[in-house]
Amino acid sequence: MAKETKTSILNAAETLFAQQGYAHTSMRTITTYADVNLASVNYHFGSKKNLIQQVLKRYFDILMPQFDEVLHQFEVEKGAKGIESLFLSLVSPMMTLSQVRPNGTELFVQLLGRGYTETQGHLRRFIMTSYGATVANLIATIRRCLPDVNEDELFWRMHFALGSFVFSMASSEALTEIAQADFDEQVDIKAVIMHMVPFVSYGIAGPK
Amino acid sequence: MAKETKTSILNAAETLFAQQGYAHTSMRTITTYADVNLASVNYHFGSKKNLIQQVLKRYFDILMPQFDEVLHQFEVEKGAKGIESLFLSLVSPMMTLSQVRPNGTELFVQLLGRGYTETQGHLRRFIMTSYGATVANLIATIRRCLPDVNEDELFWRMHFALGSFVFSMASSEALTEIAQADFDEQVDIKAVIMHMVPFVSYGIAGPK
DNA sequence: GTCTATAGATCGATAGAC
DNA sequence: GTCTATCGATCTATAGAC
Repeated sequence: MAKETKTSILNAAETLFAQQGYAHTSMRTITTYADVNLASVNYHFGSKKNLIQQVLKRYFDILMPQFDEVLHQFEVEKGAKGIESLFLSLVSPMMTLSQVRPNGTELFVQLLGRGYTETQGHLRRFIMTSYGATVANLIATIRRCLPDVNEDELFWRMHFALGSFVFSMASSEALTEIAQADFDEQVDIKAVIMHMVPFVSYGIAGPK
Repeated sequence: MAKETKTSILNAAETLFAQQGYAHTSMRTITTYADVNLASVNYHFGSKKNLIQQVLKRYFDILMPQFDEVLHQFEVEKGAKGIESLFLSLVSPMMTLSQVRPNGTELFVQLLGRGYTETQGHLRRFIMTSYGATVANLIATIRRCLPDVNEDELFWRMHFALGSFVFSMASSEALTEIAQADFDEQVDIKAVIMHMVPFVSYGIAGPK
């Protein structure tokens, strides 16, 4: 059946992409893992590049409307606390991704982290063309929390925060292993995010 | 001549690796760019994986002794200001890499950023086995600046900071282009680092 | 829609002459 | 140490039978 094959491919692809990266995951590995024929990927998705986008689209289409809703409801509070409050309110939408797929949140952020450094700007363009309005909305809200920070300074800080996010997520498997071994801490993806929110909040807000 | 060929390969490889990533840069591209024979890479370096390590080793061997010296001389000051002062004192050693090679600092940090997410832990292991003492020294110094932060909390914050660093550097070309176009700001690698130091300092130090 | 079979390209690595 | 030639593996993508 068409639907099931397509879904099997998406499920297999996202798992393998998150684990090994995009370049190192071949169509053969995906179709073997999904237990479907090699040719079906190109039949259903046209190309590997398009498959990568479709894998991420499944998540973005659930996440971005929720982000829009959160941003619409958000009451601006100035300073580091306001930023922290804003980011905390984005955590719940992130967590809903695990209802769509087991470990969905973790898979999504890993895919995002890999995509940003591996796909040579393709992912960045895809996000900005498909979900640019939500991104702009988020940036505007952050600006409202930090009206005293120059526009260009804020540009840099937001990219540093994005770096913390995608890198931590791309490396989250290694990081959680170390944390669990060294600190005997129960670590899941939410714990990592909750550690990260204060870090990026105080980094973005800067000296007080 | 042996020496020149080897150096040509290293120079070509680091440029291409930084631009396109490790996986997407083939031996053929490297040898064509370096204007040497295809077989010479394997003659001089044995394998592509070893070539990647040697490219980074050239930089680490210059950088790490300077880090050791800086850490030895550093006078601990507590809080965010101490962290900021520590990181600022590491900037000069970073800048010396541009004396070794044109744009050396930029190339090195891009290679580092790419290596951390692309090489599936190989680079991380190489760094820790070859330069683990310096890394441990750096971590211990940061701990002395922030004695009140839990060990596991500091573990997380340092990795978030590392994420800001390697991601920003891996994306530095795109970021500097945007910054130059949008804010008419003269941007070089040092400017990016100087923007980043406060961000990671206040992120690591946390709320006061 | 699903399959087999294979085209067509590219890769890292090496053998062997010079 | 440098070259040509090539091996063997792997890849994405597609043609064509069912």
